[in-house]
Amino acid sequence: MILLDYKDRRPIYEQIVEKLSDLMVRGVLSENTPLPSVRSMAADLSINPNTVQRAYIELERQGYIYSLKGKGSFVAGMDQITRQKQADLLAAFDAVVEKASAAGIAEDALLNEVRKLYSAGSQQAAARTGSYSNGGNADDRIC
Amino acid sequence: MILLDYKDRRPIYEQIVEKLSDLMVRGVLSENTPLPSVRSMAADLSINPNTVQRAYIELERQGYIYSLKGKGSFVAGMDQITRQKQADLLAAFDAVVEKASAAGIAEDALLNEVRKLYSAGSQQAAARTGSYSNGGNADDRIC
DNA sequence: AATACTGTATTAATCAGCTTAATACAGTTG
DNA sequence: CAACTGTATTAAGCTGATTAATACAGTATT
Repeated sequence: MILLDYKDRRPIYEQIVEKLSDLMVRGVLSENTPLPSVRSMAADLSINPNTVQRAYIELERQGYIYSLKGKGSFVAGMDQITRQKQADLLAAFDAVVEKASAAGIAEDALLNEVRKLYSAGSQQAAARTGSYSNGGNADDRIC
Repeated sequence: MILLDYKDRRPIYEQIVEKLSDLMVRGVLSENTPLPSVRSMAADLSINPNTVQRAYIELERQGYIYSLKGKGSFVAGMDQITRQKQADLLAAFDAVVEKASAAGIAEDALLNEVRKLYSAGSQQAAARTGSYSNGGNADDRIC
């Protein structure tokens, strides 16, 4: 389901949080979809179950999933997920823009950079449209 | 000269690198200005000289300062510094924009965010203009 | 020459956070 | 009952950051 990057300096549990939340926001994981169990994902990634659980605790704390004892962990509501992710990213965006401004980068340079990246990504995004979203049905595992 | 943030999860030496390079790019530290010695900055921040030295090594590796044995460490050329900092920030900017795009944030939202932040910062920037830049004279310490 | 600064290097110890390991308990499902 | 699930706990190990102590070499001042 996901791939760990051991060159990444961040802890494993943080990588899991980021990659899983990315899958949700991109529609690969839809609302109420069951995530792999703590133990099976640990086996898949060849890491300790405790590390996966730590990631799941964090995902639940941030509102990306909900867990039911004995049943499993599931993708939370897409509206909540989208709100959370966009808020996080907008905060990060603001921080970078502030620094860029302080470093003397012109407003137009950033504006054009945004336009360039969005036009570059639009073809792929258009080609992808419609391939996601199974309707929020929760009864089939992905992994 | 700078203040450490112990809530910051990044290592101290990285904070020093970022804060000093920020001072340079904002014009607070101008070309050829001598930095505090490894030992005095360590005393100021109540940390170990080795940690400061590690930051200085990194600053030199990235082109922000140059060090002369027996003499001290000095702010490098402003053109080099500006180039380095802006390249770093533009890379960080691109990364965030990519994620924002993938998370479904609209292009216009980012464009307006940039405009908002730049118009908000312009008054202060205007009020500040001219108070910096002592001409690159290297013969007076700042701290 | 002596003193007091500078940067630089090295080695060892300590500390904190992340990860692993082993085990246990509780709830769900078939 | 058996085999799953999430959850909790305790101890050990590992790694990177930091500290500590010391040393050497170059510069500047007196």
